[in-house]
Amino acid sequence: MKKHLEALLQGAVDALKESGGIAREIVPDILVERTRDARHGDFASNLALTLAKPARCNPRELAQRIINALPDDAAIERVEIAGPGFINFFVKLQSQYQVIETIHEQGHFFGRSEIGKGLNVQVEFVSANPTGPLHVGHGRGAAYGGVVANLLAAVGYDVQREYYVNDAGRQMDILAVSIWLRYLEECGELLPFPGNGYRGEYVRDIAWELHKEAGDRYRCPADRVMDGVPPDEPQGGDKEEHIDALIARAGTLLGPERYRVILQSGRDHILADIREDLAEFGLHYDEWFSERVLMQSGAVESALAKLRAGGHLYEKEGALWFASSALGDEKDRVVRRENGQTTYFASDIAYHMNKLERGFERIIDIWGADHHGYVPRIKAAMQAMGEDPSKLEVLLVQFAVLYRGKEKISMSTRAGEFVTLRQLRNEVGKDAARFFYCLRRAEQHMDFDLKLACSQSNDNPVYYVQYAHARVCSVLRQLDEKGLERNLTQGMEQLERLIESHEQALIGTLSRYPEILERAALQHEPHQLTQYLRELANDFHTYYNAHQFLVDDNALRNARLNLICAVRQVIANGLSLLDVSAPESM
RNA sequence: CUCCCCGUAGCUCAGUUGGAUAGAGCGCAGGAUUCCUAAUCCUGAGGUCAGAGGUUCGAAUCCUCUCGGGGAGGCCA
Repeated sequence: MKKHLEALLQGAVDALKESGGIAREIVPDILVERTRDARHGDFASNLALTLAKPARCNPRELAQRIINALPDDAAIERVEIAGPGFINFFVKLQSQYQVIETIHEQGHFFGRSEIGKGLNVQVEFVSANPTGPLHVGHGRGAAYGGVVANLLAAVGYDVQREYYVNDAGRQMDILAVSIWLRYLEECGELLPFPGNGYRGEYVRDIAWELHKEAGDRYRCPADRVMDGVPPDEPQGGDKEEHIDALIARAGTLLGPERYRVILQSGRDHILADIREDLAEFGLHYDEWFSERVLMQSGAVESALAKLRAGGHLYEKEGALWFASSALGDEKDRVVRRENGQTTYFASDIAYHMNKLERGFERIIDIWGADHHGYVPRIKAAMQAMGEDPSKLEVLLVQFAVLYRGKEKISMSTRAGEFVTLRQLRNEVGKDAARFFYCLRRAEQHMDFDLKLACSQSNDNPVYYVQYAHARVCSVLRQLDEKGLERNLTQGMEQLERLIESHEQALIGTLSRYPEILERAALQHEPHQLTQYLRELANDFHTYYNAHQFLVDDNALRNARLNLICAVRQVIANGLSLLDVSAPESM
């Protein structure tokens, strides 16, 4: 309807240009939007206001001329000029009822579109290091990314969901050492645990299992482990030097083979846990992409070779630098350290090249907001490689600050004190957690009150929406119990019986759904969908309280049932995009 | 010091990409069920849209500055 009206206005403008009413050079930006106030009709355009200045004409007068040039249209009841020069459209009730039939016909597909034209898009999200379980901070990125991917798929993009596994690099070594040291404790060795190690309980669990399976195969005496290792921070040393020495010691005492087994087992354990966690949270990835596999394929080296060939690399102070500052970054970045190891950034360059080589026409990375400084350098790298940086879109998700009531909860992965995503799911349930995360814009800092979310009270808006769905189901059950018939065809024929203001409002809200979906998808804003669903549920609950659906009048009853079934369908469609269940009873 | 995000009702947040009298939930004060689920609904109080300028027919929205909160600025990831 919106686009239809825009086309009508375009026609009117063209006609005015023909007749010399306005100058031909003027190219107006024709925009029709829904009104906030029913008294302003159903749709409004500010065309006359924006056109007034270039056309050198009084806006109200111009509006009148535009209206005069508008062709007759079957869907339009009347057109008015209001305020400073708005053109308000009143749509005939008859054509508004149409949406109920459309929803019934299209069912699960109602609201979907093909705007994406099958464009290949990759959405990469969560991608937490496999060094520990996911915490509630990851939960937000997980819910957000999953819904963004669903939304894009719903409007016609060909979407691939990917998790990048950072399983190369020092963090994995720290994990391996942490496991090994806990394992040695299992064996009965007495040694201090490094301040910089992973102290979480899950490390002990992995160590315990390793000991159970392998016995003393990886055991070394404590004094040989600690011999000559520089002191840890509490003892006046440097915690980084301390743990690096322990990593080196583990390598020499265990040998590369046994060391690799421990590292691999830690990685596999934690990754399996993350996969299960995300699956239970409703997320299913198409690809789990390993950084280590990428490195072994030689992709990092060839990416560096390509940069070097383009003249973007130089040596300084023993390290290899990428001249990113010439391409919009704040400063140049190291890609190969003095010790010969490539940096995480080097892997990331290769990774993004790999994405493009796989044929994705658009790449969406969803990162924590603390990585925002990282965006210019990765775009610089793409440009240096001769790629179009605008193919990459980075969406930043702000952290959620956790509260339990008034008390702020601090989070530290190393200390293992964080609240895990799994704990959250167990306490509040998947549906509530997902809905809660998607209630706010991603760039918005979010206060996440666990006490509130855990309370399972009415405060949680997910129940409000789900209840509307369950209520429709309940009405249909009552229909059976009362032995009443439902005649779908009669209901469709009698839709003009829906004359109550509550019904009009509900129909209007239903017809907005496709627009909401499009906006939410293109702007990557799931909260528009959750916000809409609350409105729809509100309209429905209000209607429910004001009118009886199961009335004796067959025609009216069938018309109302068709309306509320349309509501149920749209709620189910919206919730399914959020990966939130739509229960038939509560 | 530089850059990014943010500042809207007591609290948590929306605000249709510059539109008409700024909204919702929670909380607070009242009220609604002989009737399809009261996990619901209705009414009310509550605002200098952080502040000051500017852009124009029109600003919570765009520009500049100030104040305040959070984050980033590693040969960590």
